Amino acid sequence: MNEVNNFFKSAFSVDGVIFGFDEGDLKVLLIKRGEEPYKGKWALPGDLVYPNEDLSTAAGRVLLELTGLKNVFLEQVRAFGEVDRHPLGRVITIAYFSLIKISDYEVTPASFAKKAQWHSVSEVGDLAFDHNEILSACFGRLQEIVRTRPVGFELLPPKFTLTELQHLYESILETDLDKRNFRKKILSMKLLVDLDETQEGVAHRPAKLYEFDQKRYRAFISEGFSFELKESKRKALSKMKEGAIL
Amino acid sequence: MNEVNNFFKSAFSVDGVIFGFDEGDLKVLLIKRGEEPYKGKWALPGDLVYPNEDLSTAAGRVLLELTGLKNVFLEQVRAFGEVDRHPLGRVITIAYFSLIKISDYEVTPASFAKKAQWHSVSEVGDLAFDHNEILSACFGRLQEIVRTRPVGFELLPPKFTLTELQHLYESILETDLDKRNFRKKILSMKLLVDLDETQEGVAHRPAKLYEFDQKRYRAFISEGFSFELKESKRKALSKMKEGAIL
DNA sequence: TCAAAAGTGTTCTTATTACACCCATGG
DNA sequence: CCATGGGTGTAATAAGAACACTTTTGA
Repeated sequence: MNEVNNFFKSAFSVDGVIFGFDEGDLKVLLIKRGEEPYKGKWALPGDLVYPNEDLSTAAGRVLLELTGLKNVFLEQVRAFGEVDRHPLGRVITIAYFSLIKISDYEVTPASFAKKAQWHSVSEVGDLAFDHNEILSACFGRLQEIVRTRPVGFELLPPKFTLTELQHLYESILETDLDKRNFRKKILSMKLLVDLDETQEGVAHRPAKLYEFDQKRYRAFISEGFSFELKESKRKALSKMKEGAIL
Repeated sequence: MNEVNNFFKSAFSVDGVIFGFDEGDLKVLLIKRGEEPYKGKWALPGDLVYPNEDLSTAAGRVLLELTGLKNVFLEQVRAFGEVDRHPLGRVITIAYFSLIKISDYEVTPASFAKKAQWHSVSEVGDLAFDHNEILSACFGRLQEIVRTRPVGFELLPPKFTLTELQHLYESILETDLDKRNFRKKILSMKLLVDLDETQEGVAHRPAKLYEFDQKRYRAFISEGFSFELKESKRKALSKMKEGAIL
């Protein structure tokens, strides 16, 4: 085989980090591998990219096959291409992450066959391939994006309470937020519509339900609204700075 | 040819957006293509990735061959993989950008042969392939990163004036910054060392020279220091918000 | 002495933080 | 009537923004 052909002896795949939010916890959808390599290990869903398929199309296809969902938030993070990342050959993978409303997720035949299961992001164990690294990169990117763009809503059902929203941010940012400051800030953005409805059947004062304002939301997404939730950032930072001075 | 072989009938490349700063202007190093496709057009430097080469190694190699530089700031942005992005076949490319001190750049045989030339980022014309899109993505990423990490120094000579630093930020962020506020903020970060030297041979009051504090710089880089220069962001934001309310 | 860029403080405004009690509901 | 989480405001501090004149040098 000549050298030029060698360049073509490689494949590329997409892997998807599918985030959901449930029970106050950020989750990721993993599949149990049914074949070698890494048979029996948990892995990110992914597939080789078809020769006539765009990368984002492939990522959307993997998501659709597994969850039955389309038109959801899907964003590329980066490529992972270490020479030895795949034991069977040179496979470069392009990582995407998506944000879905976990309540919309249905167990599809594909996901059933593949034994798909939600795992808490904080409790994910040792994954196949370099998938732990991919997951970290995607989670890190989510943490960045959530500070800049109001994408958190993609993870919530259409009607939600402010406490649910706060818990979502807390689990993404891995920090605690002050309830009053959080509400003040979120409401001041005028992204939420008060539905004049309340929770039912809870054993405490029922919370008001909100939905987000699609129109403003789209304007903010496309214009790059600075959606900053910095409390925790600053706390972490000031600790770091003290350390750095020493 | 069977389907599995089809998956391997594709190649991947790296493309590098090499940024430099000179004459108060952010520059990018482009090469004039000597062969089809896009013969005679300006393009980003890039190459196919060798079968036994990591992606970042390939990106570093392209940079080294063209500029003679190694150990410079190099970061992946993302993959570009539209089916039709390369007229000769399916080629996915991974985009990297690097920040170099333009004064360190030497015209190497490779760069000479390839007719490498610095172009102002703001005046780049129509490039080969999807290279305009790649350049935009890398420039956008640089704009994000420069707000968060003190990487601007990678683009300056070891000794620089505060005005040079300000102009660098202004050309990256595409905005004007207030001189007094900028100086106050930069100096308060204690990242700069006053060298007690001044410019020579300038037809005006000579400016003091600074270098950056390697030790603190490294600490900040690795710990993710929040290096925020927000003036312009807020200006843009408040304009945007007014519009969005209408 | 003129042109050109360097250098320098203060005030106002806005954003962030810290913090504690009463309320509504179901069991 | 108790347990549970919902809901609310204010004061102190810190950060950001606006703004104009004097200084030093070479030509």
